[in-house]
Amino acid sequence: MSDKTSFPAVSYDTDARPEKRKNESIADWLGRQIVSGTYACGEAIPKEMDFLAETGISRGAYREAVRRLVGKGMLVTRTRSGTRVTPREKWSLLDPDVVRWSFETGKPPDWYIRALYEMRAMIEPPAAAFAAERRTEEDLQLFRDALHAMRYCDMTEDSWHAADASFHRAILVGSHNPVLHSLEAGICAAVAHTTAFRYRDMSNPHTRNPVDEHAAVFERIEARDPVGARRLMTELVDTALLDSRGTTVFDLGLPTLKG
Amino acid sequence: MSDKTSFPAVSYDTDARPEKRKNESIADWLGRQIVSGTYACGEAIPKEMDFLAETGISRGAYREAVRRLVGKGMLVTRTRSGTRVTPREKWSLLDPDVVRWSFETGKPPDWYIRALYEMRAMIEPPAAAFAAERRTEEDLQLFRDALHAMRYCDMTEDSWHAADASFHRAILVGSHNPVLHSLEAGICAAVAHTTAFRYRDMSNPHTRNPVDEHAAVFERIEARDPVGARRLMTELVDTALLDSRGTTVFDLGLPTLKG
DNA sequence: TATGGGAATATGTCGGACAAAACATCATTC
DNA sequence: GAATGATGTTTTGTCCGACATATTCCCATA
Repeated sequence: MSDKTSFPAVSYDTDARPEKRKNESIADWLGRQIVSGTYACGEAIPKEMDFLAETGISRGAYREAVRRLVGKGMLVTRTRSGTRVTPREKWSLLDPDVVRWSFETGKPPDWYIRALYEMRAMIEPPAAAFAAERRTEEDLQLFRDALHAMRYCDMTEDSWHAADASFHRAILVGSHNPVLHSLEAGICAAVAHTTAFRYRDMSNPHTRNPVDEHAAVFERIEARDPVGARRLMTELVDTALLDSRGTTVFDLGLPTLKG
Repeated sequence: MSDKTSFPAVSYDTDARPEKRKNESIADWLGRQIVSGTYACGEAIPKEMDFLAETGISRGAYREAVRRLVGKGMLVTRTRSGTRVTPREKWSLLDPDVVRWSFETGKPPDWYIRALYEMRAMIEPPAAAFAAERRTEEDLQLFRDALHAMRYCDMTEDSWHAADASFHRAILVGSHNPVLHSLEAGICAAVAHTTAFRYRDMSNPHTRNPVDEHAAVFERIEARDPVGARRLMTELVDTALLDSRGTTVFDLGLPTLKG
């Protein structure tokens, strides 16, 4: 285990959020280790005793962290056999934490980015259609606030990305489908990270503020036009996918699911 | 807490799966309590000490169970404040465990069933289209096995429902989108439970073996026809939704997301 | 070779103690 | 009287050490 990045033994609390509980910090660190491939899928991670010896963490805190990841389908524990990393197709790949860990530990694999785009293309257009049918006045205000921020912020600012995420969040919330709403955090994390990745090169001709396309979707939702909202939302996601294809290599064949 | 259904103190291991670990059993029991509304969203669940006193469980096992549910977004813990049930929109409503708990603890609310159908209608048709483009020979065999079992099993048998679930699983696996694949367990749980609910009345004229419609989808996938596969899959899900509308009350207005 | 039983080992459970954080209360101060 | 700050209480968070349980390994035996 010495060749792996070991959990910061003493000064782990110098992170961005020192207020986090220890078991949460460990879960974060462990999750990042796993998604970044430090431990191969199907293989065992170091046994508890080794972990505690290296990190100085107590067994209870470590075990609670492991339980978090077990709940996300990333780990399985068996008496005597040890704790193993689950094959990737068992992971909750739309879980907000998993998305965040994947994008915060370097560029995630192309098959993952592509799969997330495909999910957006499946989910966001019909969600916009539902929103057009069911949106309330409060929902509309969420859209207006997000669009206003998108229009008057520079795309290089974090606030612009936050506004973009808020717009897509408003779509899912406005759909008034609770299951869709529950995917909000994961989808928005995917939107935010894939968009940031897409717009990292500001000299690219595709890099322009897409606020008008967003406003067009909103206008159809406000007009209670499900068909129009779905069509414009489809164009929005397709444009994003095409732009991304222009700046990265997606033609790697089918994604490998074998772990 | 005495008025709530308390965790079986001593004979909890007489359940279906005595081989389960205690912390898993507790998580199952706690999850069922929460989805069945024993503890209102936003309100605190009994504090650890009370729990341990009533059940005889050790604190460590209980806390590990709580961590599982925290990972699914159903609970939040705060020092001194206690442990609270999260608002429903924060739950992972497509998590296999959440779906299972919801359907195994009595009939889930109509807004949940409807939302799951809407998710199926969003996800399964495009998944079928992807499967038509990307399916391998092994994928096709999964379809054939499932269809064969559906055709020659009686719809009252559990094996028929297992075959039905296998067919829908084959759609998601055959899509070769890892994120879709990761939703497999949750979607299939939704399919299985909503279908069992829909076919519970065998005297209903809608209650007939839909194997031919399934076979038609497979035929389009085998023929590498994404457009046809998507269209037939849409019809399949729409039929299921319409049949369900005929046997239950769905017109309850918009779902309430306020918890 | 097959098999049965015991040793080894990793996770699972238990109990108790103390730490830390958040809330409540009350006294102090302006 | 309102804002401020010290103090105590309560609940979750962390740590430690011991033992239980399940599974694998290994060897003796038939």
